[in-house]
Amino acid sequence: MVLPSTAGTEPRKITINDVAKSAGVSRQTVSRALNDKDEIDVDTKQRVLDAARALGYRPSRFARGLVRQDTMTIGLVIPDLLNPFFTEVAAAALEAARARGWQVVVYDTGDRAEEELGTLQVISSQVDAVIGYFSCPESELEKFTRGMPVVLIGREQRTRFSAITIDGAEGVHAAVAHLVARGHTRIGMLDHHTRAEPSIRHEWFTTAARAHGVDPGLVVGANQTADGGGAALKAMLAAHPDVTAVFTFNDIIALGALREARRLGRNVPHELAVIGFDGLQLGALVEPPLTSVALDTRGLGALAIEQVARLLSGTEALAADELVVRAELRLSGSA
Amino acid sequence: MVLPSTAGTEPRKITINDVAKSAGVSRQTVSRALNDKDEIDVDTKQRVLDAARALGYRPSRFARGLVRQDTMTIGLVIPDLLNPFFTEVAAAALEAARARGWQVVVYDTGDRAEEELGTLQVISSQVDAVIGYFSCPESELEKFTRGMPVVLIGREQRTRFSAITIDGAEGVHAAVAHLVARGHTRIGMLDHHTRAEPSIRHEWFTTAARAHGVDPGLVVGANQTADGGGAALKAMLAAHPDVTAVFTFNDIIALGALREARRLGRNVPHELAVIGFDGLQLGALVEPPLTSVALDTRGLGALAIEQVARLLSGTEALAADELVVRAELRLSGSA
DNA sequence: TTGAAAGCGGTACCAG
DNA sequence: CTGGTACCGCTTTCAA
Repeated sequence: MVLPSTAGTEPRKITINDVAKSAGVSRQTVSRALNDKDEIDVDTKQRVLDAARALGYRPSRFARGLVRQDTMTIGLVIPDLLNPFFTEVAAAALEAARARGWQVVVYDTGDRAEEELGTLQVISSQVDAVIGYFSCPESELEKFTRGMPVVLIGREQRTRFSAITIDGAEGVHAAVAHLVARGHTRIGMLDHHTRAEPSIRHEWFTTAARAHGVDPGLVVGANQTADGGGAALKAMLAAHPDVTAVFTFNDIIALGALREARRLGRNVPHELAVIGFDGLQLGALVEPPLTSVALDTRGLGALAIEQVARLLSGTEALAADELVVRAELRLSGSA
Repeated sequence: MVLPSTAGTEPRKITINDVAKSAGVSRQTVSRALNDKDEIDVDTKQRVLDAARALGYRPSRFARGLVRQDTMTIGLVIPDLLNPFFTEVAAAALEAARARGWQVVVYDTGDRAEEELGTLQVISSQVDAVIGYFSCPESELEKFTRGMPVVLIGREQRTRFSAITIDGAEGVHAAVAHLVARGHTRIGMLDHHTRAEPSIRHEWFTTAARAHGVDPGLVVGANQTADGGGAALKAMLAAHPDVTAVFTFNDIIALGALREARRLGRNVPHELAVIGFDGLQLGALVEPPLTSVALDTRGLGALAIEQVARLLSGTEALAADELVVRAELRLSGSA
């Protein structure tokens, strides 16, 4: 929170008064010169501008913000900027925010709970609203956001906050249906295992599998990285050698599984079918291109900003059933 | 810049005075309660907190920032958040900034010059320093940053600003040497073609090729996307069917080329060797894994933040020759 | 423990 | 065209 002491060299902050004094005018005149007002003599203006430059003066954004209340800053909290899914969402949010002239401060929590709390602490006095993925308990969230608009993303539990939910039930059902139609009967799932509870994506899978008379019990946990996905596939095949298809928690895991399959010499999709979740652009780069239950990440980001706008303006906020992003099966080469 | 008018509903901003009145105390007491000072009666504190909550009060970050000058905000301007290279740099910068307790506002210019200017305009009154990729003329930069610390990244030309440069001469030399050692004599380059001038990476390639007695003239421009890389490879092979190896402007282009090679049925690396530039983590996901002239993106981000810190504190800034990130050949499967 | 007053660094609205 | 004055909303002395 506090700035590291800067070796005593700290050149006292130059204010508008210093410039005024140096140019021999009043601060209002300085203000006029700097803001390009026309009620000012050209020479005076030049003199002021010169003085300002000479002193290295820069107006305080706080003082300015205080008097002209026209800046909106949104905090975007994501667990991992290196995960393309979050990057895609962030890019969309940035774009939607820019369209409204808003700033976006990005916070990367590194998927660590402590960082989440630390971030929340800092953020609450830095932004006008928060959009984010949080795994911390709602009570903590509440504590730090004190009446600030908050839009959660991908939080499944019921919550007091606005939350954009992802509905993948149909998409996952379609994915399983597709696999079954291709003759697969032993379908595994590479779930994530970073959270305490089994994921809702896992529930969707279970439901879909049951609906198709497939054993839903072949589950292995995976870290949300490509390496994690590879390791999980290995574990899966070791535990259940008869598995011929896997559905994964997300595309990153799927890509890792794809790579591992290559290493193991299992042809995809013929000897092993892989279906991911998220629909990342990245999926198109590998061979075979990844089949995935795809999400509209752009829409997601835009929706979050839209809801923040409503919350902020007092306009009627979108209801929970309007804050849903549906995922749908996008067929490609890997299954 | 200006907030959209919000349907007249605009509930006048609640200030500390409102809370004070509502709780029947003075505003200093409110301040104490909210900032967890201990010189306050427990009951009073609770009463104030309740009142604040009831009114939905949130302190103005501007007013607070004005009086406690302890928040540093850095603007990070990048051309495309969806390009993993910039994401990696951004992630590193975010991390380094967080270590200092600084905020980072991310701006995505979409690689458009107009957006760059618009961003600069906005940014100048919103942040304390700027780190970024800019393609606009230095004069424009200067105009909008008025004495604010600026650290440029990847700008080759000489500049008045601090600039972190990328030195890939040796790395590219090593790449070409490697290809030549493998027997390649016809080596093409997929350069970018979004900028007016040929890239410095192209110059490195030319120099390295000449040094090895290889024709440096086989160049095709590519958009900085995977599709662009694919198209460029196609064009390259059409124009020069005898090319057996390509060096690309960056990894994204290389990945596209890799995919195109697969589509064309050309085995990599045996029938076509591919070497990228950047060393993205992403390169490890494809088959064969991408050989690349790799950059330390984390180091780059950290270096930028370090320089900003020095500029900001008046500590002696790093000289140009200390602001260099060297790229080196990282061998993998594609060449 | 609480309150009054003095800024923080600007901008806006008046006079002159 | 310029300067005086009154804030913006909050924190920090300093008294009470």
